[in-house]
Amino acid sequence: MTTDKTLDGILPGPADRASPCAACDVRDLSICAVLDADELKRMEEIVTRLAVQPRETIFREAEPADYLFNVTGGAVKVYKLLADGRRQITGFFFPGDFLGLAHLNKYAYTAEAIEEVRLCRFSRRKLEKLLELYPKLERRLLQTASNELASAQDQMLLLGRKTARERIATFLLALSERAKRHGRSGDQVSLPMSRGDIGDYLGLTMETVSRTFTRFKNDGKVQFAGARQVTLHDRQALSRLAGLVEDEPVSAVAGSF
Amino acid sequence: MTTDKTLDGILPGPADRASPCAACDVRDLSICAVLDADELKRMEEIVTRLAVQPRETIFREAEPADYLFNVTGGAVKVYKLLADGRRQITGFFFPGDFLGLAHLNKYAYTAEAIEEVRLCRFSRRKLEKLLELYPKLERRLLQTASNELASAQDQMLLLGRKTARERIATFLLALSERAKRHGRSGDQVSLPMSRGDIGDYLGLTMETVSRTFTRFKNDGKVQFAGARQVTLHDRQALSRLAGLVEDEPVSAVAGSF
DNA sequence: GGCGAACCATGATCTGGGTCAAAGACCGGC
DNA sequence: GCCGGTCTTTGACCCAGATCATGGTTCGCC
Repeated sequence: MTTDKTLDGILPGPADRASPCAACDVRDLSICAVLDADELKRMEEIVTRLAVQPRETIFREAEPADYLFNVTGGAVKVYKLLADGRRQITGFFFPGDFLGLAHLNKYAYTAEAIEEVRLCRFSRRKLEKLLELYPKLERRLLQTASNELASAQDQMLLLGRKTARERIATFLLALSERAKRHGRSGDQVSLPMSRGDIGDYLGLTMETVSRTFTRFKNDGKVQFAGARQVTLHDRQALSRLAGLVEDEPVSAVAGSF
Repeated sequence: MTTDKTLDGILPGPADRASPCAACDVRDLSICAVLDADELKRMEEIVTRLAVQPRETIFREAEPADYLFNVTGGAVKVYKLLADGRRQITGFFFPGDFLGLAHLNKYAYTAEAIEEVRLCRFSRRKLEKLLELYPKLERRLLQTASNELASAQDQMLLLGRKTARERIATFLLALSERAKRHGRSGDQVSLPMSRGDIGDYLGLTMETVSRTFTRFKNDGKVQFAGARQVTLHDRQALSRLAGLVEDEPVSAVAGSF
């Protein structure tokens, strides 16, 4: 399921002496941000670092949820299936995101690597112990869950009531906001996922996704460099389409329960 | 916004000497279930009991989220709006449910009473103090958020990928499961919300909801006693339609992060 | 640098559910 | 117990986006 081989010097094996957490470049975005140096060390003792190849499964829906993950590199899609194969992607996870919130100790969805993915893996049992020790970690987890809940609700509005064009505009802006939060420009957005994945996320077919992109291109709203690199040229128009109150972030990171 | 008048003897005012919490008939279903008698008393000190009339707003999207609520009676709908009035109901809340999880200290949605509703209201500030005192309360809140998240994901699957008939079947079964959890039979389900509300919850129009009910009636799957009381006659057929693995609960209450 | 396998774009056609319109059913108030 | 308003049902028609079909593009691999 996962390969544990060394990965370009950043992944030296299950445990490392040089405190990779301290040097982690997504720490400030992750749940680890609330921990001080000592606490980080305790965290490090229970973590395993993994690499997962594209199209490999990280965990499957309904499996016992024994592990939790922090994404440190690459992109992950998580989805639910119907019996006949219809698929709904409920989220994309990127570096800094926390993965594995569960229900009745079963994973609620399948998680699969899109690109090569790097992960910090925690045993649920051990992490729970740490939660008792560090209430602020639990607080942070509640915050994470609340944020996820808020964006799930935004997504319900999108899936239940928005048109195809509005969905695509919302999607592009959300990716752009994320890029901004990660210190990138926000006008250049990369789409690591396929048209089919975007469709399965937005409740559309890949044909409709493709046609809508073409239309945005013809309208001068966006420009493509290859299928997976977009430049947003008319943010205003996209924001208006997305139904936002001007340039407000689509889903910021902060807040509480 | 709310009336605070006495309500059939169960609502004797903001504070009561006879420990209404101890006698609360939805306590075991609510976040209060994790508290012992002493702790319940501390909780009681910070609670205000309210009654809200049908069609009245409890709070509005984007307002400062100063309060949290426990529903003790009646039914609440929560929704988000688009600029042109399109509406997505993201959930219905019933006795025992916890209301007011927020994001960036703003409510993420508007909450409105469907029937006459009774609420326990907590100031966020005071409840946060209590959370520090009782970590198990915080744990319970995380559990609540995780459960909400899991059903939000189920709802995304529904909104993104299910047909109208599948949506309605899923909805009826979810209400039925809830009735069971509250000790009722599960074959008799009452629908306190209008056809329009059901549509706004399932991403359909009220006409489609109505037609689909009629079809289920003609197929012998259900029977109506008035527009708002249904009997489920063919659970099996409904479950198959909903895409469930036979008679499994649609969304149980338990589990953790 | 040619070949195969995904992935992507685009055209033609179809359809589930939306929209518009008009009766019923129900209920609370006087 | 009748009246007015709201909610629900049903019918006729329409359309956004699905489905089906085809060809183009990209890119890794031998």
